[in-house]
Amino acid sequence: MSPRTEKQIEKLKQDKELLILESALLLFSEKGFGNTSMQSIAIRSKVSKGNLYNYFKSKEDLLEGVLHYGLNQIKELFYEQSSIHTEEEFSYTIRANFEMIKSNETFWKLYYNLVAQPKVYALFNKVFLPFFEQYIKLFEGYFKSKGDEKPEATALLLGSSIDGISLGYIMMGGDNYPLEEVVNRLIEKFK
Amino acid sequence: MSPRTEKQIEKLKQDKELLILESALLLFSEKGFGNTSMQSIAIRSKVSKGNLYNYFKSKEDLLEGVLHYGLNQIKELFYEQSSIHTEEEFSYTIRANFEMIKSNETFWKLYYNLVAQPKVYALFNKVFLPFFEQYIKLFEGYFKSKGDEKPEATALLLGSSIDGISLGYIMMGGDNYPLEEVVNRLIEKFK
Amino acid sequence: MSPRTEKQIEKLKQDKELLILESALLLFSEKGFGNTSMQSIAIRSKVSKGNLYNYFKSKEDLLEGVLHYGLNQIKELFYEQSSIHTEEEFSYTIRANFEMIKSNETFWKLYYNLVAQPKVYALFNKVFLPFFEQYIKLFEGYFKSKGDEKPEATALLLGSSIDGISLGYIMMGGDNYPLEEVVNRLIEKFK
Amino acid sequence: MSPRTEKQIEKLKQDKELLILESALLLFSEKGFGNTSMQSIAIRSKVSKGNLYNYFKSKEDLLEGVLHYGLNQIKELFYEQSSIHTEEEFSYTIRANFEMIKSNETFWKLYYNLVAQPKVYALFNKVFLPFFEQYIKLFEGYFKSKGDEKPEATALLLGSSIDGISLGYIMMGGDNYPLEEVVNRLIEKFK
DNA sequence: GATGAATGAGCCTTCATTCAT
DNA sequence: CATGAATGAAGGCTCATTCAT
Repeated sequence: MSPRTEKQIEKLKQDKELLILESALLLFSEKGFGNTSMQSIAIRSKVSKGNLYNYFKSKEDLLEGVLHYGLNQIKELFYEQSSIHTEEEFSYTIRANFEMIKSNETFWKLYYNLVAQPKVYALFNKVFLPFFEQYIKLFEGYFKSKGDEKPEATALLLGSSIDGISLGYIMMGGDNYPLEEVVNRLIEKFK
Repeated sequence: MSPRTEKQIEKLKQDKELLILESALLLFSEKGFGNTSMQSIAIRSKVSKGNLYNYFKSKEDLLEGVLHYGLNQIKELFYEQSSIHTEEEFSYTIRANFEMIKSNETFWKLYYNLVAQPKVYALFNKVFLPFFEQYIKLFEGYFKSKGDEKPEATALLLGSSIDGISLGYIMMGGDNYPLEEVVNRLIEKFK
Repeated sequence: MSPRTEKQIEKLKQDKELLILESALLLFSEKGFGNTSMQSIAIRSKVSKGNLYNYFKSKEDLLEGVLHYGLNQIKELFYEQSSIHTEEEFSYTIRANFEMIKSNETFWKLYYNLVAQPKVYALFNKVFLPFFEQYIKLFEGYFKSKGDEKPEATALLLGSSIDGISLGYIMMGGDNYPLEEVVNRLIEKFK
Repeated sequence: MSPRTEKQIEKLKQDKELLILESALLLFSEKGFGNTSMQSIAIRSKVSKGNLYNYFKSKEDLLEGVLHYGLNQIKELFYEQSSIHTEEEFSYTIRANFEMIKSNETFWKLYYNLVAQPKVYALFNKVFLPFFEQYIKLFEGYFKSKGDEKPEATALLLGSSIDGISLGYIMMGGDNYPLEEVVNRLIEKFK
């Protein structure tokens, strides 16, 4: 019954918040946002239904939290490159991108689950768009340096292709989609 | 007071079914399947809630109807080509594909809304997969004829790229996504 | 297209009415009154839903029709005896009663289905009670002639016992209830 | 503002569950299972519709609860006899049985309401059959000890007679059925 | 912070009955 | 008489959210 230090309490709080986020991410991506009840999230995170609302003020708020949480994980894993100069760097960046997707399938499943849901569209843009635009810029710079006449369009094409490949991989499951080969092909075409 | 011919009645029935399908397609794609109530579909199609069930025996059945309805529209618009031999034919096929997407944005919005929804995944595969696989085969043949060493992977890459471009276009809206230029780039890369 | 005589038409009408009654009896007794839809009755009798209401003005009206129909069948089969004088007659009457039940199991299943449903209680009394009371009187007379001090109570006991045996037989199914032996016992006790 | 003990809370919960059970028992027996809405049960128990489902997970589950509740009440009232040896004991057991029925008319009305309902037949058997079979065995032992040649059939006859008498008494209402006299007659015949 | 009973709106679906043809 | 599309009320059930403890 000894009093905990504030830091310890803060830590515990974060732990519980994290637990909720992980549970929500998993359940949202497995069953979809609409088919996941707050109840089931509460149970999985071993938090009472009421207490959930002390951490997130609504289901949508929790979703936003999950998206930020996922994005942060991705950022960490991401190969932080300010610019791409050589084919090797380009190739490396692309491969790193798919490695990241492979190690965050759950999150990306949720991503594609939500991407076309108008209800979360605004939220979505707020959280993801800036991140993506910066990513496209990175490639744009590379293509420009290679003398591409329309580096912007090429970069967008690349980005869209990556998106499409990821979607296919996530949807069909790792065993059914020959990710390796397709990515090789992608690199050859764009490098 | 003259009695309608059976054909006329049949026509009326089809009209109403069509009305329901159109309403459902629009609402599903605008608000998502889970967030669209049968009530709202009934109101929009000017049909009583109960009567809806004379046309479709459940909400899922209606969704299946909508998917088939959309797929049929697409098939009609589709450039029916049994094989692709020249760059011109290839280019034409790709462009025709995006023209089709542009004239069925509503449907494609629904498509991307559903593609990652676990609950409708099975239904989804049943309706779309066969169609898509055939499409990929078409390109595979073209790449093989061009001497591509891994035509299968290339075709899948192309398919995924098309998917990604469509997703981007549908999500960002026609004004924000430079579809024309991206498609030009795509053709140049793969032709 | 030759005109039918009125009698023929009347005949057809009766046939269709009969068909409806038979279907309703079967379905009501199999699935219960509340769980049988007018639709299913219409289908089984090959009559349109709308036309059903030309023969019976409501579902309850149809039920009443079914009860009368069943009761008439029973009356026909019943051993019409104005009085019982000997043990043989008594024994015969009892056995005839159970023979009748065995050949109308469907109807009796419906009977016990409804007997405690307050909603149809009034209807019930109207149709059945007079019939039963007369039946009890028959036995009362026999017991009185035998010198029973309380023939009324004995007759009611016998009636109730018959009721209970029938209920058991109908509910447990012919194979699980040793009707023969129980009836033998009943006759021995009361004759 | 003093916190309630867990036991108090548990008590309150039981009270509410009891309230629901009593309401359901009454309504089911008055209007039948199928004609009683969860709404009406909620109103009568002064519980919100939604909360009902915190106590019973479905309407059928509630019915099962009601049946067990009723059966337990009966068991308590029941004269617990492991065996019957004398006429006095026999007579006492029979009378006790009908006393029990008289003090639980509501429950027995429900019983006869359900006994022939195909939809709840399985549930029914699960809850009641074991109880009844044991009861019949009790009488079988008595008849055997008296030298009855077919004690099994006699016991079943007695059981069916009791069933029939109860049905008559419950259906016709206490004032219209001369229970006392009929039971006296029953005892005389079987003792 | 923590609990979970309680609320009430909303959802999908069924069905007796009506009515235009 | 015959048809079956149409209606609208009602039913069972779920669930995000609140609140007393």
